[in-house]
Amino acid sequence: MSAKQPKSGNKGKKTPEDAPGAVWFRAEKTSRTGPQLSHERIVATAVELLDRDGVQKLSMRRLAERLGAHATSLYWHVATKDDLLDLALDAVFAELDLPGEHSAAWQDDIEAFMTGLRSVLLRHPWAAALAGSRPLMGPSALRASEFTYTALTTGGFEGVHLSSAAATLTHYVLGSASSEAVWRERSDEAATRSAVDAHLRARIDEYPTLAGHFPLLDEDDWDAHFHRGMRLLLAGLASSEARG
Amino acid sequence: MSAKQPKSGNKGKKTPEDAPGAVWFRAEKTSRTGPQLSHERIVATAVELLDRDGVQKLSMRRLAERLGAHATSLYWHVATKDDLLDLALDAVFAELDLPGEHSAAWQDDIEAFMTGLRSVLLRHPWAAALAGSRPLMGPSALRASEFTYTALTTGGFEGVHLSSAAATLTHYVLGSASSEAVWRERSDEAATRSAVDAHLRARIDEYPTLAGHFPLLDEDDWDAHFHRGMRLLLAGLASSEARG
DNA sequence: ACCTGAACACCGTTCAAGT
DNA sequence: ACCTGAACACCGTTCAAGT
Repeated sequence: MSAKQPKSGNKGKKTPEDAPGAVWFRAEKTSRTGPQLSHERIVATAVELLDRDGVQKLSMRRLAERLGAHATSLYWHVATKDDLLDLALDAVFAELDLPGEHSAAWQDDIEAFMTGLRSVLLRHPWAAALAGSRPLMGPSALRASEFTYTALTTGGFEGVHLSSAAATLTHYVLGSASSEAVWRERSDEAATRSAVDAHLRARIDEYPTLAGHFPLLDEDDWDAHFHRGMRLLLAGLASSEARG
Repeated sequence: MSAKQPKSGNKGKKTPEDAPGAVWFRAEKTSRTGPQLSHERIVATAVELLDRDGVQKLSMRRLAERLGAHATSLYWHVATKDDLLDLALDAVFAELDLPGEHSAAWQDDIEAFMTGLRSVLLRHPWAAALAGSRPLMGPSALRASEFTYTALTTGGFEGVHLSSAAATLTHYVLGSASSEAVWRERSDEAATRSAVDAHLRARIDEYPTLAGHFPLLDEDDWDAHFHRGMRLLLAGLASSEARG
């Protein structure tokens, strides 16, 4: 059905470009529907669509349409949709701006990593949940890991304690960013929150401690919430026990 | 096409139950293809399928087939597939076995929560990633939160520090379980790991610290890895700074 | 009250064919 | 080398109709 009404195609239309002599005025080889497909353009557009509509709405067909191409053409450039998601995710990590040189206090580097990663993840609300569900092995993710490993090494972490500390920090950033993103994505955060709050208060026998403590009724608290968790982690890192 | 070859249906087949007089031997009103649908049976079967085939493979049609019903029938019991996933997830949290009474040392309760949650999540490898990507507001998840909030209150946490500490612990368990599950799901974990290791070593200029520290080449290290992160968090909780 | 059947508007991916 | 077109085997969900 939808194939019968060409939306962005150009077959069958008589355009000035078809007129005799038009060869001379036509652009050389480049496709008429925009720039050619390329690995980079596909990934960049995927990120754009993911930002706008979320991960559930991204399809190869919608992506292709936006690129002025057919869905099947994408498969010349990327193997699967899953690969594309990995590429889009690493593109987000590529936005992470880490200090060029390591600072005197290694804790400052850890803070820079954590707050920096959090803010790129919040710029792309689909990214944190995705990052939590697959290995992060892209070059930009590895670059970020390298930075963290170096800072922690300066802090005295070695061997297995090094990887455990790094993983713990990363899990915290991904987890808190994901949870923040998912709450903020719903337009009615405040309404949902007070509904949950009411629900808990109505069952105060079951949830005596939880009711009344349901977090973050104020929107601006997200930032402070993140920083409190980060301080807890930094305090944990400071403890010699963590180093073995 | 697929509708023309009845796979598990029973229309058109002559069975002994169709024979004259068979009325008397037939079960009363119950459907022929198994017990009737119910909220509980749908959720339990969904968990079963998720355990076996993962979240990507779960569809309303496959689930219905396994229940001996049609996909559309499920919609009388659950509103959407998304709701069903929330229900399945809370069913996993329901398996979490928490101490009946709180122990003398609140840290032991925190440990019990963390290790307990980790093990139910690893029993259902799809669960951790899902839990990280949506609010956990089911009754069993709330029960677990109540337990943690109570333990932390005993530990001296109050107000915003209480929710921040609780969230930090939860993010760690979900993140580490998710990452462990995703690595273990691939049949060739060892092979993948040494491929990554080789990749890093080949780029030792870019990743001087990371190369050679790529974690967990031994499978049994997952457990110790988790416990090291947990100790780091407990050390963080112990620091007075975390309480305000 | 509970379930079916048909239908709608989609999916990811393969592959021969075009340029 | 890069892209199209047709096709395959699926999806979630709605809704009128059956019992």
